[in-house]
Formats: sequence, structure tokens, C-alpha cells
Amino acid sequence: MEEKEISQAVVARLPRYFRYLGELRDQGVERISSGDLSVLMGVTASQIRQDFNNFGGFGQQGYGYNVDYLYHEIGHILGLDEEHQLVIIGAGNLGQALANYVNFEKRGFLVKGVFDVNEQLVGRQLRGLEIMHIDRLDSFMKEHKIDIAVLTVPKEGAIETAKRLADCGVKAILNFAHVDLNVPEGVQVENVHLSDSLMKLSYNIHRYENALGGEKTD
Amino acid sequence: MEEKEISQAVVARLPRYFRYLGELRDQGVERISSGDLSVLMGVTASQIRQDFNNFGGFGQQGYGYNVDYLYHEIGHILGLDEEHQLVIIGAGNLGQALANYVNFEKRGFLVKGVFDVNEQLVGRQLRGLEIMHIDRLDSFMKEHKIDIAVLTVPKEGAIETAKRLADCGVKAILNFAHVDLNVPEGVQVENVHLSDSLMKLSYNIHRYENALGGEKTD
DNA sequence: CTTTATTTTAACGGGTTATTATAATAAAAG
DNA sequence: CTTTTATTATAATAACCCGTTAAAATAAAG
Repeated sequence: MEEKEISQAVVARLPRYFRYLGELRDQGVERISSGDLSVLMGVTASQIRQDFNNFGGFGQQGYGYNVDYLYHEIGHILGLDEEHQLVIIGAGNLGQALANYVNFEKRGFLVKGVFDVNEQLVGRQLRGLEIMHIDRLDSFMKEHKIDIAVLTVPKEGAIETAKRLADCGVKAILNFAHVDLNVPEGVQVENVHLSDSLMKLSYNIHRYENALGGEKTD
Repeated sequence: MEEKEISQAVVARLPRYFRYLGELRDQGVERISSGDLSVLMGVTASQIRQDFNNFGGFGQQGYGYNVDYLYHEIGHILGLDEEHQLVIIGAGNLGQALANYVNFEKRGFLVKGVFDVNEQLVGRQLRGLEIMHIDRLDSFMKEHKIDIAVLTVPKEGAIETAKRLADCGVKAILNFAHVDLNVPEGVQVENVHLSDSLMKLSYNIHRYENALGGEKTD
């Protein structure tokens, strides 16, 4: 029962494998080789085999990988065979949009509570949930077993709120605030910094245009 | 005038440098050493120096880096001294939330148009912009110089829409749809796959919990 | 002249890719 | 129908490369 540490580079690729395998499965594909999958996904076959092998031999020589089996295995590795309870902190535009995002539920990520400081928002209904005042967070967290908090508050209060969430025992934070959270080790954080993404696009647009200008003959 | 290719790993770090330098600047900090910045940001000083050096010597031995100068240099490298014109494709919850997101404008990312297929949404006002029917996309793109498209449509139509955007000459796409777009080379794509992020959190939650269980003495 | 701190160059390591070894499937032959 | 042979494709191992970190050389500040 040895457990070697899986690199985050591999973990980051798992959801994409999961997505492709799900599609293949829906199309009734029973089995697939790393070679065929590599063409489909635009990565090397070597990487695919190496990635899957991190978790044990899911494939069979001469046969390939059983799509349905592999799909469920990866789902299990990702913990998608268990439900996850979420809260959304910040019921502004983004928070509301996420609360209404149906696809999360399909994967077992269930929004159980929505909070905000704004008295104007408190009490409103959002997809069957009443927006609660942030003051009720601590007691709510005591009553419910919440795994993940989605943080969609302005950056000013984000660090403070994240600390509070950590104190309440939340295990992970999906952070949309444009600051680095400082939470105790063991609390997982995923940052979604949209302006960073736009900046990367901006850089790459200019890079590509400049590359065209000074293009070499090949 | 030699241009060596900058790795995307470095590019991905630039927005964070930019953010920290901006904060230091606002606090009136004039200069900073790679060592101090490394402590602040939680990365190695070596990496910081190596990163900045990719773009030429911004610092000075014995002095460090001038915060204001470096801030503007990185802004320039990222192309933030120029305005970028955006369109948002998909005026659902997420599209509306992003259209209302003020912070983009502060960095020079200006939303110029919002589109949707839904006749119910077309005509509504969104932050001074009238939501247009997607049929008007092509003509709109001809009249305006749009750099970036934000794609917030359901995954079913995303690939098709992305192709259309590419044909209209859009240079980059910020993709929120949960599919891989297949656009011609030269069109930059940044994916924001929120469910992937949740899956990574799910994996890391379980990994951490299991690690606690089978902890070794150290 | 000493200290600070970058620049430049070199070493290291992890992740990706390629190769070799192995095993199962599928086909062909007896 | 069984046995043999060729083919397919993973598992395991090795090589490679890029990104990161460290060290040495250099230059400015105090």
C-alpha cells in the first residue's frame, strides 16, 4: 500500500482526460489505445501512458484501455464519486452566476449556501437558496459539512474572509478575488485570476504579431 | 535586436509580479531587492532575477530594482499600455457578470459589445451596452477593431462560435466553455475551466486527508 | 574599501519523451 | 480445435530537455 506523490502537473491533466473519456463513453466507444487518444487530445502517447501508470496499470497490453473502466477510475481518483458541499461567499454578479451554474451539480458539487455582507442582497432567493448574511457563516458551517468555499468577494475583504473560512474548517477555496490568500497548510486553494488570463492573452497577442514582423525564412 | 522566446511559465508569472509591484508602488516603496521581493511573494530570489533578466537588465547591482520603473516595464511587456477591445459572446449569467466586472476596464480591457442568440436577451441594456443578436457579430467585427473575445456560451455551440470569431479576425479568446477550441494558429486561447479547478480541489482534499492518515514520523 | 545585490554562468532536478521489454490479442497453420 | 506466429499496445526503464535553483563574476552604493 505504497503511495508515491503525484505531481500537480499530472493532477492538472486528469480533468481533461476525464472529459475526453466521458465523451468517448457517451459515443459508445469501448476501448482506446494511448496512441489513438493522443491523436484525439493532441498530446504524446507517452505522456498518457505515463500519467495513467502513476495510479497503477489501467490498461492491458495488446488491448489498450477500457474507456468505461478508465473513466470511472479517474473519476474515483479525482474524488468525483463522492458529493462535495459548497458555499459561495459573495452574492454579486459572479457569485450569482456561479450559483446558477448547473453543471457543477452534475459532477456532485452542490451549492448549499450563499452569503454576502450586502443587506440589500440578504434574503433574496437564488436557485432555491436564500442569500444569508455573512454573520451567519460560522453557525452555518457548524451545522453543515462544507468542503469547498467559492470566494467571489472584492479583494479588500478576501484575505480576512479566507482566514475565517479556514477557521470554520473549510477544506478548499476556489478563489476569484485578485489577491493571494494566506491560509493554513492543508487548506487547498485554486486561484481563478481572470485579469491575469487577460494579461497573458495580451502578451501572447503582441508576441505573435512581433514574431510575424521579424519572421525568418525557413 | 535579438528576441529569444520566453517560456509560457515565465509569462504566467508576470501578472503576479505586476500586481505585487503595483501594490508596492501604491505604498510608496521606491526600490526593492530580489531577496525582499522573494520573501514577500514566496518564491526564490533566483527565479525573480532570472525572470526579469529574460527581458533585459531592469535592476542595478547594489541597488535592486526600481519599483515604479519595473512596474511600468512589466506592464509594457504585457501590453497593458495599450487598450484592448473586447466582445462578450454569451449574455447569460456569467457573461453578464463579466460585462459588469469593472476591474477589467481599469487595466484597459474595454467591453465593446455583448452578443447572444437568445431573443429574450437581445435588446436589453448591460452597462450601457445593448445586447446584440449573434447574427450581427460579423458586421460588428468589421466595423470595430476587436482584439479579444470572451466566450461564455454553452459548450454545444462553443467550437462553432470560436471558428466564427477566428474568421472575423479576433486575435484571442478567453474560453469559459468546457470544450477544447480548435482555432487556427495565431489565435491565442486561454481556457478557464471552472469544473476542472473544482476537480483539482477535490483531488487535493482527498490527497491531503489520506496523507494525514498514513503519516510518517519525521 | 566593504557591503549589497544584480548579472551571468553553471548545476540540478523533475517532467516529458523515447526506447526496450513484456504480455495479451488476433490470425494463421497444422 | 489446438498450436504457432505475428501483431498490437502497455509496462517499465532510460534518455533527454527545460525550468528552476545555486554559484561565481561583476558592478554600484555606502
